[in-house]
This record gives sequence, structure tokens and C-alpha cells, in this order.
Amino acid sequence: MGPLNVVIKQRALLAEDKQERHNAILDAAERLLRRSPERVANVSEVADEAGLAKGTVYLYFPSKEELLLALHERHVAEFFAALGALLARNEPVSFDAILAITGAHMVDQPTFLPLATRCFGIMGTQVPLDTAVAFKGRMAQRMREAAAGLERHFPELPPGGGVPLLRHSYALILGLWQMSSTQVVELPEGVDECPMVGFHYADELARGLRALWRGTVGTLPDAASSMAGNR
Amino acid sequence: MGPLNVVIKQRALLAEDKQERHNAILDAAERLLRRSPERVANVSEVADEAGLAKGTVYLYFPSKEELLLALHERHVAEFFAALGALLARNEPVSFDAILAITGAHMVDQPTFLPLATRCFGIMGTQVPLDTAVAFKGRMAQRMREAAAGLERHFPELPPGGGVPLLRHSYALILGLWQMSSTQVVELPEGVDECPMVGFHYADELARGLRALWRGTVGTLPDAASSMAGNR
Amino acid sequence: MGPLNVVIKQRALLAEDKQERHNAILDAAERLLRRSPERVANVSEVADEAGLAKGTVYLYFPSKEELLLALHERHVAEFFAALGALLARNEPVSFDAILAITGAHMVDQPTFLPLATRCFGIMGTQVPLDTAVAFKGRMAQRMREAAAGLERHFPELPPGGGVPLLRHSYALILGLWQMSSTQVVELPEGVDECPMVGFHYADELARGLRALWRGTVGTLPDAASSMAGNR
Amino acid sequence: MGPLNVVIKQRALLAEDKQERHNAILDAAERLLRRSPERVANVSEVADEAGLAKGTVYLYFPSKEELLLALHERHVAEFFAALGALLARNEPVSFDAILAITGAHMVDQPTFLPLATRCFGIMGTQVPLDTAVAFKGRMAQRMREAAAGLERHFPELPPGGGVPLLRHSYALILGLWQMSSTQVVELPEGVDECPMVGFHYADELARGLRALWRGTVGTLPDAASSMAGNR
DNA sequence: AATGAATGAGGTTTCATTCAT
DNA sequence: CATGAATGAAACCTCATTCAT
Repeated sequence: MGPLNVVIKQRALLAEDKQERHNAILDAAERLLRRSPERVANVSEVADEAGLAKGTVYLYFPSKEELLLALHERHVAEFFAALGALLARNEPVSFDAILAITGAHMVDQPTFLPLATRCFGIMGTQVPLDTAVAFKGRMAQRMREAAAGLERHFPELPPGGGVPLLRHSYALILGLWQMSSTQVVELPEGVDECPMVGFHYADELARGLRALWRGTVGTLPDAASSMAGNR
Repeated sequence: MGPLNVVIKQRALLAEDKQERHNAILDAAERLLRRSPERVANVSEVADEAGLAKGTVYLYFPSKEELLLALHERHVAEFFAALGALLARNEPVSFDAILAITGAHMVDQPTFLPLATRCFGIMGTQVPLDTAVAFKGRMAQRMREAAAGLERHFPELPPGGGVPLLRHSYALILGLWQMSSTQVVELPEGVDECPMVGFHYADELARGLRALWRGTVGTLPDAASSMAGNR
Repeated sequence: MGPLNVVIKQRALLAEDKQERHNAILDAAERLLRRSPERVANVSEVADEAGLAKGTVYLYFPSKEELLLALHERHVAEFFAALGALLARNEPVSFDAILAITGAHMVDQPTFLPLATRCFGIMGTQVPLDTAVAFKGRMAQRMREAAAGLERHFPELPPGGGVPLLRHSYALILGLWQMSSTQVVELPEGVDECPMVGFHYADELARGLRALWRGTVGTLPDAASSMAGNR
Repeated sequence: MGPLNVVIKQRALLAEDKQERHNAILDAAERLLRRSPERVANVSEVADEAGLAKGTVYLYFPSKEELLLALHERHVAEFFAALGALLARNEPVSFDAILAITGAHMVDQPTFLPLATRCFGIMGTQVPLDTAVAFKGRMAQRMREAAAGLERHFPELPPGGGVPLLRHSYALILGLWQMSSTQVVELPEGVDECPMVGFHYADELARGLRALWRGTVGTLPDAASSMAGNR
């Protein structure tokens, strides 16, 4: 009401302020990761980027590894939220629509996959057991929910077949990215056709997922889509 | 006590001696990795295990990362050698036979997948460009050769379809392993059913690969095999 | 729902409230020290234990070190109060009676000696000069009073001999504790006879003090006591 | 033989060079401690002072705490060596001679007692159990040897009485130093007479030890010495 | 060629104290 | 007065790589 109703908070006293700052730290880590996806920033850099002191970061996250895990979980949550919204509709859902969401949330986000790899690597060694279990439990719940929606939209999928399909899909996404990520650096000309790395990740992933789904679900309803004849 | 007719060779002057020592170092790294697959030994440990001094390792490998890469390449070469031998036969080759080779060389070798992940992670950042390109070139050649054999044995595979299928398969192998490797720690009871981690890697991989191949090749020739009805 | 006649006092406005809170903080520090005498709690823990916020502790003590010093002084005051009460009697006072008070207030209090060591260690470096001087002044006064009582009861003690005797005694108490405290960890069998640590603090102290007093006072009046022949 | 026969070694390759460097690091720590006895230098400072890199210090000592312990042990060894040399003689040994050695090796060395206090504090918590036990074992041996010599020279001492006497003496040395060490800072005038701290450590120690020994051994052979009537 | 001592950048975490609310 | 979020200086230790011997 007065002139000072928008104040930059120096101290996060309320729970919502804290949540905000929590997110601000994750945002900072996200920005750094986006800036150089090949390396993981140290806590000092994250703090600097967030405009905070190093110790402050440790008020919000018990360790660097748990910070990374929290960022990854945010990514995952965003993906599943979008997938859930799609599957909640009454209209039919095409494979391509799911592919599009995957593209938007995983492939085109330059931070999703590097971080996912990193997080899968540290879990169980750097992260305390209960944190890892809790994380996995939340992942499990999200997968089960999405699997249920999937089974509704793809009746060819046998009951209980949703979770394995999601799992295989995610594995393909992750594994193919690892193989392609060796491409991060610019290759000299002429190497582009190298079959191990000379491929366009997004296209190759679309083809792989399509094959996987076709083999799982039977003929895809959208077999006629624009990508059907690509390969 | 007479002339020194048994000399412990301390210096590798001949080219073959050098190759031998090169391999001895890789053997040492392999042993250490096998002993504790969750961590990567440091150079000191590798040198000790090989019975050499730390500095000597650097005479044979320009960096630790390239040592790891060389070890991984040895793994890969062994796999492709076995696959090539299978595909070189005149008798028909079943999907299950390929699965068996994958199992023997990748899944059951406790060092293959941890190291693969690690190597894909570092390539392009830690490893100099030309080394990475050379490595990928050799990988490419191996893949092309195997793909040719594959296309001979699976005529349903469209021309040029062998390399992508190998690529997708490898991606699935890699990605699924990453997801399952979070299981390294013992989970408390009740968490075993978590769909993210509550699965047996080898079984799940068999199912995933079968779906992928079915979706790529069409009906698998070996659809009647014991695993056909599993899912 | 009626008038607020039971109010949890949140602010200490009166001087006596302040004194009360001052003591409450010392009580909290005491409890923590008693709970784990080998470490010194941090300010957060003290505040939590006292049911206060960290900042509040700093309203009552200028620094952590001065808090510790205040707690130690409370211990010392209790000891000298008990000693003074003993010496104020008209009946004769035996060495063993003094030993008993020492035992009850220093040895059997698991917090006295760890804290004393700590405080002597920090004084003069962490604690500002005037605080240290004031503390020492109060200690001096207590010692002089006790020394006067001592000289009354032990006429063999030369005039002015009370203060040094107290000083030497206290030094023995402190030093022997330091040597025995290395025993905190359980020693493997066979090491128990190590002369540096293989001794029972209380017994050894009794023997040491007896020797010291005998050497200072001459024959102890209580030489016939149960411990006389121990050594 | 040539002009370069005294070379400053950059690398300690021989065992004796290593021992020398080991000692050089201890020397550096000693110098720093002597320069400011109230604080304990960090490893960086020690390394700088020794003209080495931080990591080099860790080649010679597994941790900072073990470095400190090693330095303390060197002090102790020097003291016991001197004491042993004295007691090995055939001529009678006076209490004052022992006092002189104590003065030279403990009291006048400004680093002995601060470090001793520190070391007794960390043992059993910071130092691994086996290191602590080994250290104590060596201390024990030294004490037993000295005790044997002591019992030879002081026949009034009952058999087995040497070790406790050494123990009590060391406790007095340590404890009295703690009390006097509060004096490190310069006191404002007029405070000098404070009985807790207003004493000269060396003198007070001499008096205390004399009383202790008199009470243990009976009349001291050197009761007629210059200090006998001081207090 | 072989050695292994030396390097030193690099990263994590703790906690006494301050100060905005 | 009371709070507790924010600070940021310490401090330790590891290990890939270099280079004197």
C-alpha cells in the first residue's frame, strides 16, 4: 500500500519465503549447469550465482549431492506433471504427443540429461540411504500414476505393462544421450557420419522409442505420423 | 651364482615388451575395478597393483582418463569379437543367441557397464578431441561390421537398419543399467517393489531388448523361445 | 478462553528474570556437557537445549568462551562453598574429609575437569583481558579464604602456606586428569598396565594428594586412615 | 669432491633423507609453535614454514593431529634421554639435578607444555586408537626405564614406587602450567599478587615437586639445598 | 626407461557471530 | 527483547600430474 510494498527480502523468515529461496538456489544451480553442462559447479559457485554466501546454501541443502538430487527431482516432476496433464485428458493421446512432451522436457532442456546421469551415478554412494529411498519412492509413485494413465489410453498395453514401458523408454532416453553426449564438442568435418556418435540425438531417440513402443504395444495408432517413414 | 640367465625385465625396450606392459597396466585396472566396481581406483593403486611406479603408468598412458578409455575399448572389442564370431557362422542366428552374448560380455562382466558409463561421461570433456574421435572411429567400424552381419541374418531388417538397432540396443543396456545401479545398496524391506529400482536388471533388459527388436524387425524369428510369453 | 492468567514468560524484563535466564543457559550447557563430556557443544545446541534461539544466548553472554568460563566458575564456586562450610566448623578437619569434598565436587562431577581444562586453555587468548583478570580476582579471593581456614585446621602449615598447597593440589587434580583422560577409549587387553594410562584416576589422585600434603604439612594427622598403607 | 658436494636435496629418496625431511617438518611446526604458543598452526602454515607444499606434509604425516603427536613425542624423548643419562651415572643423583633437567626440557622449552596439553586433549578422539595405543606404549616403556633408575638412586622409594612418582610429578608439571598459562598475556600492574595466577611457574613448580617428593620419598637427601627453606 | 617424491589446485563442511525482522 | 537466517572465514585432505634422480 505504501511505496515499499515490494521489498527484496534479506531474510527468509516465513515458510513460503524459505521455499522461494530454496527454489532460488536450485535456479542458480540450473543456470550454472545450463551455462556449462559438462561440469558440475561447486557450492561456492552456486552460492555466488544465487547471491548468497556459501554457508547459506548449506542451510537449505544438507550437502552438495542432495542439492543436485533436488534439482533433478524438480526436472522429473515437471516432466511428469506435463505427462500427467496430457494423459488426464479425455481425447485420445498419440505416441507423438508423448514424444513431444519428452522432447520439450528432457531433450530440449539441456540440463535434464547431464544431471540425470550424474544423479544416477551418485545415488547409493554419496547420498544417504534414506534420502535415496525417499527419492526413489516419489519417483515410483509418479511412474505408477503415469503408467495408469498410459494403460487407459493404450488398451493394447497389457495390465501392468505401463511401468516397464516407461522404464524401458527412460532407459533408452538416458542411454542414447550418453552415447550422443560424446558429441558435445564440435566434431571436425567428415566425422559426422560416425555411427556411434554421428547422429542427431532427438531424431534417433524418436526412432528408437517408436520401435520400442511398437514392439511393446503392437501397431502404434499413430503409425501414419510424419516420422513413420523416416527410417 | 653363475651368469644371470633369469633376469626380471625392468625396462621394456622392445615394442612387444611395451605392449605387454601396456596390457599389464590395463589388467591391473581391470582387477581393481572388479574388486570394487562402485569406485574408480586412483593412479597410485593401479600402479601398485601392476607392480610399477606411478610415474611409469604415465609412460604408457597420457592420462588417467585415457587409461580408462583404453580399458573400456578392450571390453568393447571383446564383445564385438564374440558377436562377430556368432554372426560369421552360416547357421541361422537367433535373438536369444545375441542376448546370450550380451549377457556374457556386458551384463555378467561386473566391470563393463560401470566403466562404460564413466567413459561416456568423460568423453568430450576430459579426453582430447582427437583421441575421442579416433576411439569413436574404431567403434564405428566395429558397429558397421556387426550391422552387416545382422542384416544378413535378419532379412526383415531394412538395409541400413543394423546400425540404429545396435545403437538403440546399446542405449537400452546402458540406460537400464544406470537405473538399476541405484540399487547397489541394500534396500529396506517394502521398497523392493519400487518400479524405479525394484527390478532385476538382466530380466528387465531381456524384456526391453525383445520389445525393441520386435518393434524394429517385426515378429522375431525366435518368438517361440522360452522368454516369448514373459511379458 | 478467559483472561490470560497463565502467560509463558517470553521476555525477561526484570533483573531477576534475566538472572534466571542466565542460569537457564548455563544449566543447558551443563546438561549437554554432562551428556557428552568429551566434546564442547556448539552455541546452537546450547540454545536449543535451553529452549531459546541462538541469538538470545548472545544477549546473555558476550561470547561462547565467556559462557564456558561462567559455567566453570559456577563449578568452582560450588566447590569452594563446600570446602568453606567444612573449614568453618570448629571440629577438627581431616585430610580425608577434604579429599571427600574434592571427590564429590571435582572428580565425581563428570563436567568439572573437562571444562576446567578447556577454560584454562582459552583464558588469555580467547577471553578478553579484563574478563580474565576479573575471573582470576574472584578465584583468588576464594582461595585466600579457603587457605585461611586450612591454616587454622593444619597448624603444621607455615603461615602463607595454604595458598600454595591449594594451588599444588589443584594442579595435581588437573594434570592427573589430563593424563588419565587419554584413557577415555577402551584399551585393548594387555595395555591396561601401561603406566601412563593404566591407572584409576580417583585412586591415583588420592595417593598423589596424600603424598603432596604429607610432604607439605609433615605427618598427616590422619595418617592412620584406611588409605595410609595403600601405597 | 667437485664443487657441488653440498646439494640442497629437492627429493628425499633415501631413508635417511626422509628422516631428515620428517624432522624438518617437525622443526617447522616447532618454530611456529614457539613463535605463537597460544595457537596451533594449520598444515598450510607448517608447509610454508618448511618450504614445502601442503601435500608434502601429508606424505610424511597421516594427519595434522599425528604430526602434533610426533612433535610432542620428540619433546618427551629428549626429556627422557636427558633424564636417563643422568640416572645412568654411578654418582648419586640429587633431586635438584632432576629438577634442573625438568626445567631445561619442559619448563624452559616454551613449546613443551602447550603442546602436551593439546596432545592429551586430542588423544582418543582425533587420533586413531592404534596410534594412541602405540604412543602410550612407548611412553610407558620410557617411564618404566626412568622409574627403575629412580628406584636405584632413591632407595627410600618402595619397589614399584617410581612410576607413580613420575606420574604425579608430570601431573603437577602439567596442571600447574595450565593454571599459570593464563598468565601468558601481560597482566596490568597490581594483579601480580593474584594467588591463582600471580606466581612464577618455575619457582612454584620447584616448590610443589619438592613437597611431592618429600612426601613420597621421605626426607629428601638434598633437603639442605638452596631452595629448601624458600616457602 | 623407471621411479616415487613433490606439487598445489580443488572441494566440502562447520560454526561463532551478526543483524534484519 | 527475542529470533534464527545469513554470513564467510577457517581448516582439512585427496590425487592427477610433473620432474628430479
